[in-house]
Amino acid sequence: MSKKLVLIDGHSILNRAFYGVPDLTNSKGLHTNAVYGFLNILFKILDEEKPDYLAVAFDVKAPTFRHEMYSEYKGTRKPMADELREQVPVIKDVLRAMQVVILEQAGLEADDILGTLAKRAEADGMDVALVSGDRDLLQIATEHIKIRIPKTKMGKTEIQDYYAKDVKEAYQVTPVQFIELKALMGDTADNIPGVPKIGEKTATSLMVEYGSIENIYAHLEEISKKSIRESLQENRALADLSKTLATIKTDCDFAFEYEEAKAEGYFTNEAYQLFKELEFKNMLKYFEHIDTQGQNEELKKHFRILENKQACKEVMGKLIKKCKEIGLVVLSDNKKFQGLAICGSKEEVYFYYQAAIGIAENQQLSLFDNFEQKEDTEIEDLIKEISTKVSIATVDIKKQYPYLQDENPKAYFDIVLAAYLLNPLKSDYDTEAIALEYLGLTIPGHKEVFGKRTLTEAYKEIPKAVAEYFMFQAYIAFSAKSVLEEKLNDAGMLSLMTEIEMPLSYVLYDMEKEGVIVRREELREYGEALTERIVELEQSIYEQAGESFNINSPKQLGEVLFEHMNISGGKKTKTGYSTAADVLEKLAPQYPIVNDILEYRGLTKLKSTYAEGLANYIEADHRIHTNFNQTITATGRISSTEPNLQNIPMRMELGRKIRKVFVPREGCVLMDADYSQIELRVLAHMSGDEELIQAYKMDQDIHRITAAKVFNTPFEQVTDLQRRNAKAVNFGIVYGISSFGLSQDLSISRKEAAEYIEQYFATYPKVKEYLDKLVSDAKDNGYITTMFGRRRPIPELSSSNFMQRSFGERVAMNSPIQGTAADIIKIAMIKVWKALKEAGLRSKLILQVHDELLIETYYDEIEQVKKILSENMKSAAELKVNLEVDLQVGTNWYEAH
DNA sequence: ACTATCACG
DNA sequence: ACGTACGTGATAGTC
Repeated sequence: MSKKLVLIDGHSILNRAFYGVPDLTNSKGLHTNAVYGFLNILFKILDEEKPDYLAVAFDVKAPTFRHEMYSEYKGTRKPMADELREQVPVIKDVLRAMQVVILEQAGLEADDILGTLAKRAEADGMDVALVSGDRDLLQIATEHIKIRIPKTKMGKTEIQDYYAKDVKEAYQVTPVQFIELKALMGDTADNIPGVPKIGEKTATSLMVEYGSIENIYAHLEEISKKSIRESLQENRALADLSKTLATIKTDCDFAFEYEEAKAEGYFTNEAYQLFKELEFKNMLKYFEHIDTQGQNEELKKHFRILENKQACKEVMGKLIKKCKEIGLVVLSDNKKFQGLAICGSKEEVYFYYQAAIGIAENQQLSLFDNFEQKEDTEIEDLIKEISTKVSIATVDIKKQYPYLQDENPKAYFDIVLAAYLLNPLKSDYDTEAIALEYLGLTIPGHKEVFGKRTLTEAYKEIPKAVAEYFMFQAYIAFSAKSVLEEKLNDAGMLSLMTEIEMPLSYVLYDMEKEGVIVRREELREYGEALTERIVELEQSIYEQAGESFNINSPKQLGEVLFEHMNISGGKKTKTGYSTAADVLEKLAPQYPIVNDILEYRGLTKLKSTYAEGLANYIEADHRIHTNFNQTITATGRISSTEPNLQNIPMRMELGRKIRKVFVPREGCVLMDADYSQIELRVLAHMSGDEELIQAYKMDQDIHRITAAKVFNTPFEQVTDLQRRNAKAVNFGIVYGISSFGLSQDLSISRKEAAEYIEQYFATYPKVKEYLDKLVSDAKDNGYITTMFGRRRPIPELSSSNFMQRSFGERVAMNSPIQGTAADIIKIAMIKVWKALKEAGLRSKLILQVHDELLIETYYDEIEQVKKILSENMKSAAELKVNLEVDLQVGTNWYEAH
């Protein structure tokens, strides 16, 4: 079989990757998307081609200055974006580290190098795959030279392949004719002038007809279209020049040794280090065979599986005595203790699995005996003991609390929470990622060890890899703690960690455990009432449309409305027509069907997401135990999942009624406490704007006051419309105002919106100053901070893309406000929780909805709880304005809020 | 797995 | 000129 050479057009592939892969940065702020995309394409090609030789060609000068000797034809190619430019040396470093030959030579273009080597290899009897994002290379294609053009879109890379015959098929001309085709039509990006008046269509038909430029000129008189004929006649010189420019050289004097370009040995230690720096996590799998393994083997020398309970007891006894701090991870299945991994020092890492032994023993017992079996809690008791005497570093502490001795904020440290504070933009904080980022270690990941299986599956005999997985967890928790603490301290976030996030984690755990009662039967009735009306609407909609279709499908709905029924509404999205509520609402007055659709949408949403969705989460205790997530949001808020209890309907009456099924336990009421406009108050404080502070001191409707000031109207005479507009501006300010956004919200012109904003800033001048400073500080630092030191990086601010940068600016204005409000309510939650406990009350905090707390309150504790909530929430932060809290009680959530 | 839509603050 | 409000999560449909 003939040998195979793969050649890659470096700049062009890097360029393709840059525009095809969404912006990526590593934690140092280096843009990495183009390098990442390049490597993805490279690996895909290597996998498909399995070449014998590989080389990558680069232009020595940036391609912008191509053909500079013909400088009268000014380049129209845009200058390279900074984010791309900075990645050029990086990809070269990566390739060098991977021992891939880089071809570049002053005075030679990459195209010419590629063309020359491709032809040379073909002459040497090889097959060639030439990878480029640029169609220019198609002229090189032959039977043995394949041009491969990758397209990166939506994260997927598809590659189009062109042999000579494929070029003919796609463009109706041979590769050699392709040169002349391009010469005729020109290419502004490559500074090829072409013949005026001739575009792609004309050029193709001429080439198909006559076969070459020479022959076209030989038959000039046959060309019927006068303008074309004359243009050709007048521009012969231009045509010839264009041909010269369009021709890729295939006979350059360029030294190349195949043996130096052997396609092997990419995954070196240097490459590994570079990949780590670039944070290409999912590409590290290629390096498993190298030193990482050695490193882990070294660590594993100190790993020990404890074979029986006695051994476990001895080890734990020893560690309790000698250790100040340990790494600990408890394994549980369905809240049942299974085992543990514990790390007392870098030389003492242990694993014990009780469930396996339990199962082995149980097999000897009859089912009946099994019922009678008393629980063995010896090890669990020891864990509790150790947790009171030794500082504990762990992973995902909320899952560990059932086994730890109560809350103990000073002594517990969750590396996940620490990693979240250090960079809240990550999508997950698994131990592998933390080990890599903060310790430079590549440990086995969950996916590799467990595959698709869950770790809750009980094992008869624990696989060694699983035991090691957990020992790594404990080891990393132990070793990462000090590194993370130092980084938190450097960033001024250590007290945020110890005083807010760690204590809060226990409050959240307790709230989850408590849950909230949801009446299944009432929920079902609610759903049934909806169904009746839904069926009616369905019929009505089909009738008016004259056909039945799936109303829930935006695609089908768009077709029915805007094509079949010819309603003029225009397109919006790339996938078709927009049928979003704000689009439909504009059509509703004219078309009754649209009204029905809107109502149908609302009702089916309530039915599927709430009536049916919530019912699936009601547990045997009649309660829903939501999951409060502490490491999701970019701003520091918490989020709620499975189910989300932070988006239960409120704004519309029908939806709001769902809140009636959320009820307190026997002997209790629900007490609801919500901060009044906490974000605007935070803004007043942080901006220090005297007018806004003064407005809050008046203790009256803030939107009305703002309207009076902004529209220069006496307070009593403010119209509803003025108030509504002022309210929208207030919101807009918090979101990082833009005239466009405000105009959308209020359905007014952009100009009017801009005037409102201007007047608002004239009224509250320090607010404007403050917002400007937020943006400029964020641009200097690369991140914003909240009042309590919480950070959010904003990489978008350094983007050269207008849209992304504008987004970054709005984020810089919004995040300090939203984040500070989030900090405040977190502090309030901790204070309230402690106060309830210290007062010996049975009433329990059960939900948080960003600016609202819900407490299941015993009748005889109502007054005390009111006082605790009010005092602790108001005093959670000292601001230049008061923090006001609205308190209500009810026999269900609907009444309480 | 991704998109469109819509629920909340 | 560019095309947007900030922060989330669940569902259904589509590929």
